[in-house]
Amino acid sequence: MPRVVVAETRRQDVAQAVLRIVGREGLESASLRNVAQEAGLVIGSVRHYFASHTELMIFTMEELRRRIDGRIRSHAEQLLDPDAGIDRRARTEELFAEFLPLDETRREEAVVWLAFVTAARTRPEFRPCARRMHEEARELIGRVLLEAQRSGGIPGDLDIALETQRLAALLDGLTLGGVLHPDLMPPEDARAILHRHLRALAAGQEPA
Amino acid sequence: MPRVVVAETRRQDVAQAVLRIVGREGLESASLRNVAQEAGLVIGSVRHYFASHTELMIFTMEELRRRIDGRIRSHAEQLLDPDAGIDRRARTEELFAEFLPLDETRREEAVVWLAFVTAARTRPEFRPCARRMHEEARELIGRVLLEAQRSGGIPGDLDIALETQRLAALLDGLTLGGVLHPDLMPPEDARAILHRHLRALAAGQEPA
DNA sequence: GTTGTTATAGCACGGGCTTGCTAAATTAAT
DNA sequence: ATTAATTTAGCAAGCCCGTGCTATAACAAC
Repeated sequence: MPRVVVAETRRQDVAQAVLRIVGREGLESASLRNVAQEAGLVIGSVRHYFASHTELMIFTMEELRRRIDGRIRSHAEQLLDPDAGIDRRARTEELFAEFLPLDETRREEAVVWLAFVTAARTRPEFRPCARRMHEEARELIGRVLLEAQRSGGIPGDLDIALETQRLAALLDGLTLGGVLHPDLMPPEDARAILHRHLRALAAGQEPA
Repeated sequence: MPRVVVAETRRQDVAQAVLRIVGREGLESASLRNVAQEAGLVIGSVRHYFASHTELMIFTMEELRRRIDGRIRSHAEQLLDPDAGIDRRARTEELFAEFLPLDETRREEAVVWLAFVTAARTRPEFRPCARRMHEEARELIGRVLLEAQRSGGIPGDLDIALETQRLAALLDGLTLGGVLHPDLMPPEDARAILHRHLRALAAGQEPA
């Protein structure tokens, strides 16, 4: 009886509209009105797919998380699963580079990511997703570093837990710079800094 | 003829109220109504000292910048001006630690700082101040690293411009973590990571 | 005390927001 | 063609917002 049900696709379309608005004008502009207009719908239609504004925002944030996670995890499987090729170093750097806003796609994601995670500080409904992104990123970084240590890519006496936090913080800081001051932190610079950091890790020095 | 004029003090009181609200509930809660109540005034009074809501927010952001800048610069003069004592290493670390949310005061400042600088991306009126904070921080960090290199604290073959950006990004990332996930990035951890980074810098390795 | 400036108080307007609601249009199955 | 569900459309209520006003209170100089 019903019309062809493409509900989940519809929801993703609306979430996509939210992401565009947040990237362009910020979270505070993502009202139901603006979102509906951006998606080419009316408020009522949007509300038919999302019970409330809050639910829409949470869904959108989860959609963003899934997108980023998928992009990064495809790199990770490639690097961690097989015995991997010879250029582990280069591929490891590529993996970490996925966290940085080096092209337009990643930049837009980074912009919206920053908007959501900072909003999570005062909006409890965003906290679970924000926390999950934070933890999953660190867990992945930690796994890669541990694997690098096991395979001799970095010295065995390094404190992996600490180095994980240090690298994760560096990536966050580079992302922040790329998002807020793109002219002072262009992609090439971010890349060079990441490259330098990984070289320093590989060279290693006494941990204490 | 006028009542005793304490206008500038009054303005700072109101700005202080804004800072409290932003720290507690976020930028979006800093409406004239809420600010007036927090400051124990009426809307009309607040508007008597600030022509518009925008002017109030800009003044508050500048006030925050002055506060952070003063705190950090007092450390800097102590370290850069005289020939300085023997423990340059420790004092340098102390200086950089001023950027991190290691105690309640610095944490509150960091929270509000993050709110303002991220808002600056979509609010042009905040950009000048945000940019100034960013540039002044990097300039100071660069000066300290250069001085450390000159005095032999860190190897002479390091690329100071690059290391400045790397350290600045690390500090930003640690601050972000401390603000958004204080339980996963407690002050001790942030300190330890900073310590580790500076040790690594001092040990140095080939720059390429 | 009178005067003139500053400070406080508060009302009213216009606008944007979310949400609850009803009514119409659309469409697949019967 | 009829039916019944989904989808779209849109109105009205209630809230908070910034701003433009006017009126009152406080106080230093004369």
